[in-house]
Amino acid sequence: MSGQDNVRPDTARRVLAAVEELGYRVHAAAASLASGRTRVLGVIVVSTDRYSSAALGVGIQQAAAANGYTVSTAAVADHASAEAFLEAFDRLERQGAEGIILGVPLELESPAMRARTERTPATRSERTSLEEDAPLAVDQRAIARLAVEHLLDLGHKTVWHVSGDDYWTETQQRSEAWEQTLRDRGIVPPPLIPADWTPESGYRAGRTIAAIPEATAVFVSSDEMAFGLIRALHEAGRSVPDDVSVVSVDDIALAAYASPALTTVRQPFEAMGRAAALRVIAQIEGHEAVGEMPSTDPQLIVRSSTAPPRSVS
Amino acid sequence: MSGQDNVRPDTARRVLAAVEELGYRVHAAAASLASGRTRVLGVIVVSTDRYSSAALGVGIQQAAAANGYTVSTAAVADHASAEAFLEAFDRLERQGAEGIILGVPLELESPAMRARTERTPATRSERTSLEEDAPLAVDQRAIARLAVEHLLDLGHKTVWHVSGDDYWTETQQRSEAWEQTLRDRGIVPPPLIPADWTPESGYRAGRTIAAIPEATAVFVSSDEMAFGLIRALHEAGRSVPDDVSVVSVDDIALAAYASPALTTVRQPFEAMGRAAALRVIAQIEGHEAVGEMPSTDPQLIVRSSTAPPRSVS
DNA sequence: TTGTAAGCGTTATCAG
DNA sequence: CTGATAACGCTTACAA
Repeated sequence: MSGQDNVRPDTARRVLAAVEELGYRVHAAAASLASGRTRVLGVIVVSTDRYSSAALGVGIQQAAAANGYTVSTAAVADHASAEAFLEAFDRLERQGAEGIILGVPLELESPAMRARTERTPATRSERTSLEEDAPLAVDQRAIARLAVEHLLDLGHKTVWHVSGDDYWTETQQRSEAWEQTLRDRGIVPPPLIPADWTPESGYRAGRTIAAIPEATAVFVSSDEMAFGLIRALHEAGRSVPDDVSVVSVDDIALAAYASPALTTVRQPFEAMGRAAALRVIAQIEGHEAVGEMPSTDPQLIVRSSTAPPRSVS
Repeated sequence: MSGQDNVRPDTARRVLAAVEELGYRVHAAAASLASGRTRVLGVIVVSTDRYSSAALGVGIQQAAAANGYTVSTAAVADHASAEAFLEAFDRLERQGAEGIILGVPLELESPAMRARTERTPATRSERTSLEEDAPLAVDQRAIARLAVEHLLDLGHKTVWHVSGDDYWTETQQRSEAWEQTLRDRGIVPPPLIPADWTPESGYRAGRTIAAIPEATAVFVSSDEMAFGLIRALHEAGRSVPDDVSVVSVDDIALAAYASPALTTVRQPFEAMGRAAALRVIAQIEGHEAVGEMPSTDPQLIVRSSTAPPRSVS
């Protein structure tokens, strides 16, 4: 049954026939008790219905299935404490997960995490900084740079920034890169406008922006927020992109159907999920890589929410 | 350790101290081999990044965690065959799932499924017809009725329908109810316009509708499609809701931020997920219900994409 | 209240 | 190539 070849064909046939006849099925718990392997991948996610989590999940599932792994998910509340994450980690470990993918902003470098990752491999799925986990992560700084430079190249004098939830590490990384990119061009960054990923928070940020006549270009940290932001701008009588250009991040399925269609920096969530899963699997099995690693480079998608500023056009 | 009370306090303390000191943790596989229980819930989902799946998932996780269950997910490709679903079911069973939630249009009544559900309880998570699984499912017919009647009550002469993917059972149920509701008011239903849940398909349907001057009211089977549809209408120079009213289904997070904000029939996905999980858990544990059952009634949310027809207003 | 022992259903090793 | 047997780490029933 395990597919070894030191069995007489006839015997194998007889065994398989018996399996069929008796409806025999291996008992996973017994098998993993005996073999010491579970082939279970754990995933920690924050309890959210955001597009990014869902898309990430399909990538993870895909890679897991392709390699004979099964995935077990533990959800923690949004904004949960580090302790809650560690607890989820322990739950997953106890349940037999051989490797764990963190879809949450859990610092891999803390002592508590270090202790854990020594016995069971773990990786940040998305939004990992380049330093933390070399060449497979999505470079959040590149995302911000792509967005800001697109706007600047269009002729805008400066770029405002609506950031995501502070809780997430990529928020800070993008903010820093936004600031840096502006400074590199000799521009003093305007004050940052904080938000929290939700369309509602984007809407609120939009009202703030609308009250600033000189704001002509905005870099918003997610498409979801961009929807809210644009709505607020329209309500204030400011046209997008004629009065203000906006570029966001993610390229969710609906981005192309916003009014106007969003110019956005695509994050390849599925590929990121696949890459994360392949990475832990490689660690579990102790080799370098499984299959080919999907590319996770962010990409600027230019649509209709950006244009040169009025004065220039 | 199992929390029984027939132990001298002092002994318990000593045991717990040892647990702590040695870093002892129960081995789940060994435990479930011995006890015959895994406390694992299986979920079969189609591999998609749609909002509904994600939201459903958070509900399932919530109820599972609250009852000490862990969830294991198996993804199947969208439009997969019934065999693929059955295979996923088997995979989950083999892995020890004590109950399975189907987030897919798998007929529970087929002989193959019957054979399986006899040994491990299963339930359709979402989109279940009332007949199949009495009072906890979402009544797809009520959804269609709510939408169509709202439009008719506004004064529209008839209502066109853009349906979801045929693959899903709720598609047919909604189409039937749309048709029935019209007939009940003595209206002959116009031809149905088929689509497949994606914004793209909604866009295509929108072009079709735009070419029909007498169409003033549309019932679209998902918010995602409504985004595409409205975009197409606008491109054709038809205003929403002035020229055509549209009501959709789901009330996704972005529905309120569409232009115009969508009038939609809300499906309480999280509650549905919670209800589904509670249902299987109840079956597993052999009692009637665990905790209070969340209500899963659909609800019409009136926003700005509907209005009386021009001729009437 | 505590200690003991018999499984649970596999895998893996080893002698034939 | 085949068959027998000892773990794997826990739960549970029962004896003390």
